[in-house]
Amino acid sequence: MNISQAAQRTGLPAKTIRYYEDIGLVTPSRDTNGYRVFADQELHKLTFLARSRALGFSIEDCRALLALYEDQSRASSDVKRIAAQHLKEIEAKIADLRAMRDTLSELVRACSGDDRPDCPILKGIEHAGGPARRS
Amino acid sequence: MNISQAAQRTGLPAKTIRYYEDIGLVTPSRDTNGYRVFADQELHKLTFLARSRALGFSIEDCRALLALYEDQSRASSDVKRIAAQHLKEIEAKIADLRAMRDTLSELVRACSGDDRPDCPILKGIEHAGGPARRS
DNA sequence: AATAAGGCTTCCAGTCACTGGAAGGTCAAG
DNA sequence: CTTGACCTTCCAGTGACTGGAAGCCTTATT
Repeated sequence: MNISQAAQRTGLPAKTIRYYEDIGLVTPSRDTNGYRVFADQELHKLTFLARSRALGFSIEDCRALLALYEDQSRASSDVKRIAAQHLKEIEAKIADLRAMRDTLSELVRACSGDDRPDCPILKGIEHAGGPARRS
Repeated sequence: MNISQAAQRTGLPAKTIRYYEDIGLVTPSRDTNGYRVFADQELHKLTFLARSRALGFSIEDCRALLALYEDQSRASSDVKRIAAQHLKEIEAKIADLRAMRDTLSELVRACSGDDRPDCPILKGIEHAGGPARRS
């Protein structure tokens, strides 16, 4: 199977698949003409990668998960640790975004959005509490 | 006022302030020794930038908002359009993250996290629905 | 046999918003 | 007069791709 088929099957752009090979996540064999050939195992890996990426795992997390996926003697605790940590980060991001949304939606609500220069949004940004600190 | 004072006042790292000058968001004057000098107006701008960045606006949005902020004859509708669009994107991100969280927390919950290799998280990634499509 | 279209290859550059670090000038205190 | 804390510029790296150029390979049509 060529790269464009693999791309279609996995939902990953061909460019991304080449990139994954570059950074050592997959190692497709090569045809005599130099074309990449994707067999079942590599296709499985790509699918696994596509799905873990869709769950928001970083590439390095994906690399670790893939290694555990392929290691029949893994401990599920190793997997769980990675996933639980990632879950924590997602929760934190959601909380950050919700705070932004709450502030922003209030400002947008208060703004008349007409031709006049008076704007509660700009005032809100100008007069917001002290410098926000990112975790 | 030197850059480190400006950094302290605005909560922005000095590196970031230099970067903001680089890309033309602020234009501090210079002392005879070449040091940047931040007067009130530039400090106001930096504060405005820090706060709009904290609300998640992109640098280019910040640039536009800053221009409107300084334009006494602006129309509040211009501001509102930018903010409403950004709000929409934040809502979308929240929805994406919540979907990830829901899936992930279920997988984490189901995983015993012990020494055995059996792992519902890996199985969940392996057997998840078709390739996720990002908007 | 020539050609055109499409797929494949590699490699380089750009994205976004910084961040780290090196090399070196400036300043205030002891 | 030296030490240490500032400040300067410039270059490179981050994460995870993405776009594009230049060129080889394959297939179909003329």
